Amino acid sequence: MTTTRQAGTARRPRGRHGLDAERIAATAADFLDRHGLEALTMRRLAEELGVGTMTLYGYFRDKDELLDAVVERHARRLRIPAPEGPWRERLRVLLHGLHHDLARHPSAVHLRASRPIMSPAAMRVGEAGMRALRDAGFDAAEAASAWRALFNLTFAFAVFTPSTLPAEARRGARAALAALPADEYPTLAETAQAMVDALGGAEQFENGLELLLDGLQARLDARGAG
Amino acid sequence: MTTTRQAGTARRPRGRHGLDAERIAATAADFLDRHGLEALTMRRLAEELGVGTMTLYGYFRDKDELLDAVVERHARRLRIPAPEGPWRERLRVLLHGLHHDLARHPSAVHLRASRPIMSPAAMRVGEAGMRALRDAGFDAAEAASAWRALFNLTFAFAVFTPSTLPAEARRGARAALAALPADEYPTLAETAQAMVDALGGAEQFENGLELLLDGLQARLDARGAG
DNA sequence: ACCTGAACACCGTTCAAGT
DNA sequence: ACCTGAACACCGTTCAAGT
Repeated sequence: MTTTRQAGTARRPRGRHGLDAERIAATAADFLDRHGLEALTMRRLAEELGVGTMTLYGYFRDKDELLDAVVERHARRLRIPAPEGPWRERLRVLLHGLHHDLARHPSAVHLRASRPIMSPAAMRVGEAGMRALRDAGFDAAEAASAWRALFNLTFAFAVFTPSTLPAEARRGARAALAALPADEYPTLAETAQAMVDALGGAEQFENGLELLLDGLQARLDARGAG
Repeated sequence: MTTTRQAGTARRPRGRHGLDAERIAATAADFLDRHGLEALTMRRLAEELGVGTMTLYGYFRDKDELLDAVVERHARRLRIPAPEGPWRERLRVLLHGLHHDLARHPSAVHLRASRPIMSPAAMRVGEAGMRALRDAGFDAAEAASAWRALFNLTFAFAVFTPSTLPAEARRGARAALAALPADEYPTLAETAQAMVDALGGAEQFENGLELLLDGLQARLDARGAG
């Protein structure tokens, strides 16, 4: 293609089959939710759309650009709640919403682990989070650092501590803990049930987030006292 | 070194070329550190070892099992510091060590994002962390939940907030922030420099961890007061 | 007991051609 | 302007054979 476009941006013709970069990205996103990252190939996606494989390359330079579009689409669809109430409540609502969304699209989270995303759409959640932190009284550097921690924690729970843990994973964890020699792992032997319980569930994220918010509150309190 | 192995564990013959599951895993780990996850193929790894591709299948059932062995090797090599000082200092040292190790092997972190690891070697860090939390006064459920948060935060910083951020990434982030319309993103416009600064650096993890530890301390304080 | 090349069923992508 | 099959350079892995 000789006509150059903004890097990474997909062209948007409307094709013979009613095809369209957005429709391709939507189908890919749906496919990822249903079958996971490893299952998504250009050939299978084309088949899903009822077109030839190479048709996709009329809309995206390569697979990477298509995956970028899927991630960008998720960012664009994330609803940012209107800022209401005190800073802590605003962060709570904002990050619970983000976590809920990430938890429903694990493949997209894995994609984002290897491709930082800095589009305007992706920045909306950052704008809202930073606003709440600034209003709480943190300066720019403190707020930016706190936001990194809040954001990272939310992603990590989406990746490592799924809201709905498969019963089989829970069973496996129980077995693995039971197999540990109790003399070398006395604490885990004693807390095995609690460890298994903490392996998944939405309340785990909730609890982690509250800890972080408590830490932020403590900073504000210390400042007021000092 | 354990003698009994559970299902899915590699056989350990010593081959003609001085080959050995451990040596293959070590070479794979090194290859990952140098070239990244996408570059590692069975063919290239075999070539690196100076053997035929199919030789690897004498030591591992498939590529997945080989990758499991790489992750397991990293877990085994992690040094757990001896418990010294108050609970907070113990968690600090333990998790800084973990973070430092993860940050040096980003490919292994990405691997762990898709394969939960519950081997005895991997549990050593959990045992140490849970011991510190129990000693601090948390009950089993509180400690397990706090450990999830601490562990997740540490992994997330290793994935999303690299200790040494490439200058190019920083430049890209600066440009992306500068391109945002200031009327829609007033807070990010005002804090752009701080946002860029917070994108990487070991002090970011440090700060996030301290926030979480502050949150835990606040819980203990509240209990003492109540 | 250990190692291996050939072959198979896949990939992503280039190219030249079809409408 | 849009779409596509054939072909190429890769994959992981099965199989049958080599030492």
